[in-house]
Amino acid sequence: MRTQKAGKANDETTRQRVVRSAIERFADKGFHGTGIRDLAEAAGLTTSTLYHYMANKDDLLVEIMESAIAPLKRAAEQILETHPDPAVALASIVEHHVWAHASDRLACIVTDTEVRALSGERLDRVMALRDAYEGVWKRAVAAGISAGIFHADAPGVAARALLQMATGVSHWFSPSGSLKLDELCRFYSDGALGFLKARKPDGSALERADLELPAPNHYLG
Amino acid sequence: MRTQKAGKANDETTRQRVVRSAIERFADKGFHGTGIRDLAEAAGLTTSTLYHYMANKDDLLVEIMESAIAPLKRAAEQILETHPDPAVALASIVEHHVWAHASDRLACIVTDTEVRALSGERLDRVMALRDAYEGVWKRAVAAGISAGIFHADAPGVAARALLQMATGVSHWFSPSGSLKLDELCRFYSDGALGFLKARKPDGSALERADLELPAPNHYLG
DNA sequence: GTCTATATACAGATAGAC
DNA sequence: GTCTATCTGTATATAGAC
Repeated sequence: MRTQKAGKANDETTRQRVVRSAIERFADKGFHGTGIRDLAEAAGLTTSTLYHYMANKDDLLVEIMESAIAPLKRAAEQILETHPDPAVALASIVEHHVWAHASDRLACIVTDTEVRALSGERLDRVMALRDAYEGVWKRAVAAGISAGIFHADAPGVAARALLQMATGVSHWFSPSGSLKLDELCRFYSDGALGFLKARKPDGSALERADLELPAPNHYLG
Repeated sequence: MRTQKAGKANDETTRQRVVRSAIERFADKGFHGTGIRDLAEAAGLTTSTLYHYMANKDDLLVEIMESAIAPLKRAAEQILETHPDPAVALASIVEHHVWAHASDRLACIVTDTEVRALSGERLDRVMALRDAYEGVWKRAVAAGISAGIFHADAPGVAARALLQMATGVSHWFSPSGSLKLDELCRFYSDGALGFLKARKPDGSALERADLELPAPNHYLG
């Protein structure tokens, strides 16, 4: 049996297999709906051996969530710093989010739905990360309103509405659906500009097609 | 002790207390995160007595979900039948949904997040109801596109995006927030029209302020 | 690093007295 | 309609041999 010896680059370590199969079960049946025996079976281990690869079930969940949110936050911050045009920045943040939530669906479902399974210091850490990411969205919307490009009475509410809309992609996206992934990203960023009533200086609607954006998967953490 | 004898109209029966406190616990800790003993304690009963008021935990969850979705579906269908203008119909459906999800937050959270706790015939029933409700949203969006009022490449995706956006309200709304409930409803319906690029015959943007809508709580099941 | 065996607590649900 | 007492299964986690 291989353990951690060098292998081909796409070989999965036991540790990675534990995390990946846990994501699948948590996404399907929920954190509390998945037992230690389920996790062990899914990873092809006994429960005792499973505990060699994780401290406990709670910490495994926290790691899954932090691994999902932290790269999103880093990318969004980088986008906001890089692009002075608020419309470009917001559209790019939306597209990156949609791209990530369609590409890594199950981890995003777990992250989005199992926060309430945590408590104490674990909950605090995940919430802080989540709030920080939401804060980037709010700053992006607020910047567009300050610049007179977006028009919305409640920037915080608008940011949350768009974030929740884009997060929902993880619950239904399929590569075999009517929209390809890059089309889906454009659809959501264009819709977000519409939601925010983005306008050009002449007052006409500013659309996604008017913008030059980096590829949605350009900002990989 | 009162049981089912007549009392003042706002007296809560034991049965209603069981359902209400179950909604609170399920919304807070999740279905699998809430034990029978938690439910009994929350309702001020022993576990045995709790079983006098419900068949089992699964059926209690199904009842909570059906009680939340069925009125939404009925209202949306009635709105769609009543209003020939697709912009009015869609905006009204959005406002009713937001109003319900802000007014009855906890039941909507449970309904939105615990579908995966069900299986078999229970899952089938709830999914059928949910799909039927989503279908009304899709028909509303499609009607607007056919009429040349909305402009979106993927009506099904747009409907789901708007539905998920509006559903998110249940996760954060507070009556003490920056927007009052009726303002929130208008904010979301206006945003939805923007997302769908609603246009007047002259090509200018069609906004919520251009429409005459019934009150968001007009369609009560 | 993997196993068998097990500790301890709690899950959902019921029996049967009053 | 409410209770005490309890059944049976499963939960998370660990001990200690190999």
